Amino acid sequence: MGLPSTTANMAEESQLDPRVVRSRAAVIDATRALLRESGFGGATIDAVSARSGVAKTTIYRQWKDRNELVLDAFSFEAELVVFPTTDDLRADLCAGLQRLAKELNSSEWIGLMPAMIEASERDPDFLAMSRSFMESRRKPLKDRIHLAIERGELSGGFDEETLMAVIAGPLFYRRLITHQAVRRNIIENLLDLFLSGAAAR
Amino acid sequence: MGLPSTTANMAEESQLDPRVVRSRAAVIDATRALLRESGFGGATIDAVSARSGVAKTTIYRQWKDRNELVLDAFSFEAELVVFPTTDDLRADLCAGLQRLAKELNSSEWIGLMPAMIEASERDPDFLAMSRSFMESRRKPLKDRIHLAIERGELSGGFDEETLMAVIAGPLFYRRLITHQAVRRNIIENLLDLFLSGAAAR
DNA sequence: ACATTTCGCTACGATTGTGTAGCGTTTCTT
DNA sequence: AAGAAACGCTACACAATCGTAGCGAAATGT
Repeated sequence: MGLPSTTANMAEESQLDPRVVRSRAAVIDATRALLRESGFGGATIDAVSARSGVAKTTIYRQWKDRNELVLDAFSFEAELVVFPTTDDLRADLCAGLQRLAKELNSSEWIGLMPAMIEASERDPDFLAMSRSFMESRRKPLKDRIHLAIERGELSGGFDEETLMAVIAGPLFYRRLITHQAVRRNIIENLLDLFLSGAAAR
Repeated sequence: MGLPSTTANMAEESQLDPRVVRSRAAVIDATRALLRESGFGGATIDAVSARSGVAKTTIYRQWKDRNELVLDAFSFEAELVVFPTTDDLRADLCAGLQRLAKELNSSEWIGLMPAMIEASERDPDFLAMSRSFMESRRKPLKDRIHLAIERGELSGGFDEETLMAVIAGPLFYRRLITHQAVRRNIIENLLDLFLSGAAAR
C-alpha cells in the first residue's frame, strides 16, 4: 500500500507516540475497507473496531465521532504522479487516461467514491472534502490541458473545465453510472473523438 | 408530480383496494424524499413511517423489509419522452442534452442517484435495479445515436456505447463527481468538441 | 529503572432501528 | 346493510450502535 494512512505527513507522524501512529493507521485502513465494501452505513465504529483490532475506546480517544473518522478516511493524499508531458498531446493523454482507467478498475480510492458521492450530497463537510479530494486528483490532467492550450495544441475557445469533463467524464460515467468496464479501446476512441470529432466528412 | 409512484401501472393499480394504492404512494414518496435528503442510511422504516403518516405495521404488510421498499422506491418508470429527431443531428442532441441538464440540476430521479450508486456498489439486487433504471433512461439518446449511425450522420467505427459515454458522461461527471453546475454553454461546447474535435488545425 | 502515556477490556445507559402481534376502528366491496 | 379488508395504534422482544467510565496491562520516552 503506497498510500499514507492519514492526512498527517511523515514529519508530523514521527513526533507522535508510535502506538498512536499504529492504531491510527489500522483504524483508517479498516474504515476505508468497510466504506468500500459496505458503504457509509457499514462504517460503524463498532465494525471498524472489530475489523481493525483496535478497541472502540481507543478510536474515540482520537476521533470525536464517526463523521470525523470517515472524513479522515476519505482524505488521503493523491499519489504524486507526474502526468506524462511530451510533444505529443494525444500520446500524453492516452498514457494518463490508461492509468486513470487502471485506477478506476481497481484501486484504493475509486472504491471510496460511491460512499463519498452519497455523503457529499447531503453534508457540506463531506462536500468540501470531496472537492479537495477530486481537485488534487484532477490536477495533473488539468495542468497538462492548461499546457496544451498555452502551446496551441488545442483549438482555442474551450474552457479548461469543459475539456476536463469531456475527457475524464466518460470514464467515470462508465465506471459509476452504467457499471461498464473501462477498456483500452474506449480510451483510444475517446481520444479520436476528442481530437478529431465524430461528424461525418 | 408526473411520476408514477410505483412500478405498477394504472391497470394494475385500478384493480387494487384504493386504500392500498394510497398508502403505497405515500410510502414510496416519503422513501424517495428521505433517500434524496439523507441517503440510503436515512431511509429507515421508522423515518418513512413518520414522514408518510403511514403506520409502520402497514408498511411491513406490503414490503418484506427495508431493502424491498428501497428497491421499489428506486424503480420508477422513465417518463415517456421522445428524443427530438429531425434532420439536424446537432440540434437534436442539443435539445436532448438541454433536457438532461435540466433534469440533472433539479429533478426527482437525479436526487436518488447518489444513494443508488452507493447501493449498487455492494448489493447485486441494487446493481440490477440500477442498470435497468439507467437503461430505460438512456434509451432515447441511444436510439437517436443508432439512427445517426444508420443515416451516416456520424463517421463510422465508433461503438454506440462509447458515443453514449462521450456525450452523456461529461454531464453526469459535473453533476455527481465535481459538483459543478451543468450550464447551457457547456453543452454547446461539448457538442462542438464531439462533432468537430479539439485538435488545433 | 521509572514515570507517563496509550492501550485493551469490560461494563454501562441511552438511543435507534427491526420486525411481529394483537385489537379496535375505518374504509371498501358487493 | 353486512362482511371483508386494510388501517392506525400500542406494545413488545431483540439487535445494533453510540459514546462514556474505570481499571489494569503494555508500550514508550527519559
